Amino acid sequence: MCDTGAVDDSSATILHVDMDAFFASVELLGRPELRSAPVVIAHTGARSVVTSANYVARRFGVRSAMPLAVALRHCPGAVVLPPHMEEYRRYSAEVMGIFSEVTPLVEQLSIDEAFLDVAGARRLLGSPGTIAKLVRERVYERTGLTCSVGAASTKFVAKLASTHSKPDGLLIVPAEGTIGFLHPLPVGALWGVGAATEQSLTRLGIRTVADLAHTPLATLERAVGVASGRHLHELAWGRDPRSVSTESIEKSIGHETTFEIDLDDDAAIRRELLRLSDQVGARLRRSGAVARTVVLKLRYSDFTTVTRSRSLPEATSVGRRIYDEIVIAFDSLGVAGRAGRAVRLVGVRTEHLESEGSVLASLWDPDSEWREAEAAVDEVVARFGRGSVRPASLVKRDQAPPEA
DNA sequence: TCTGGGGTCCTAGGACCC
DNA sequence: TCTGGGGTCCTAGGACCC
Repeated sequence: MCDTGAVDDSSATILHVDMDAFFASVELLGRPELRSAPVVIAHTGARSVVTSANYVARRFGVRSAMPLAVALRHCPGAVVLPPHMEEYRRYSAEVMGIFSEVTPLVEQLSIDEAFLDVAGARRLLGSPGTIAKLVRERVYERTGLTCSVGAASTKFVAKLASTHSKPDGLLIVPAEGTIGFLHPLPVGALWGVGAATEQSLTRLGIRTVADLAHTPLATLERAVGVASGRHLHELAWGRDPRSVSTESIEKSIGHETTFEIDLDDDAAIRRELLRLSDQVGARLRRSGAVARTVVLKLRYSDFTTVTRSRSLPEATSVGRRIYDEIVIAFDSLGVAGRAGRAVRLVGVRTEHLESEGSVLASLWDPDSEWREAEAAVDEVVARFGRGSVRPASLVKRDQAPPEA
């Protein structure tokens, strides 16, 4: 493996492109004077965590998902900027567009990374290494942002390679170099091995990918489950049959809120559940989907988390309908379930999504009244923005609002 | 140090049907 | 009277990723 053109890269046809410190880098485009300062992207608030940090801040030990208070202890001089998701989405679309110029086989993994299958682009554009350089140049020229690229014959090795080349790098792992690249790595480097799995493996004396590769399959399956045991064993030998897939179906849509201060006021909790349900309903309608299952999530002050799900006889995208089920689930937990603990977080998620064409807003549809009302709200939101609508607007005339 | 919000995938037990 | 096996759906929880 090598980052020059001197290797035979013809087998490394899968590229993984990962933007460097994406959110922080976008913010710095407009404030170049902060480029050499430690910069952290985070909402303000006592309970906020680091969303993104530039490499200067990372040198102080600042990491994504770290509580902001901890980050500031590591790096008291950090400049904290609030996130601007719309802006990041615009840059994301621009970057994904550049990928699509190179190959139609682009699989977007998240807002700032994607797999590209460039096997079919070689005759036109050159070797994978050449294409990777081209992508990196175009991204920088058009956006001012840097990215890192890993090239390999499998997706997960390409992803590991991009991580190793960060920041602003390129690493090619040809097929015949795969084992040599993989085996010295710690198991935790593998995609899908987090803290818990790493601990289970360490207990067995498995520390490197080579250890993993030479562990009997049955032992692995006992330690981490049948599916992931098998999967990890394959990965340890560089085998990953997953192809770059351009279409993905949404499987769930949800929203959640962590309160600034833990709540034990049921009315206030219900108000938030109504707000979240409305938001989820609106998201479903926007993506033309209906959901068959709703899930309530509660996290208590001691950080224990419970979920309660309910399946609906008919799929819905009506916020009010979602809310009604959520409240039944909430009530089923009751005060006893809470055992004196206040509520830190509430979440509303919908699953088992279907295309909305399968449900007609007919005369017999018990939701039709709400459906109409919420369609009207969608219209107002589209014209005047979300801020123009308050949750309590979705209450029938003869029905008391939840806070009453 | 005190833990966000958006997701995906897996496991395991129980109900229910054939 | 004690006992099947397979399949699917539902529910709860947890690991993991960005």
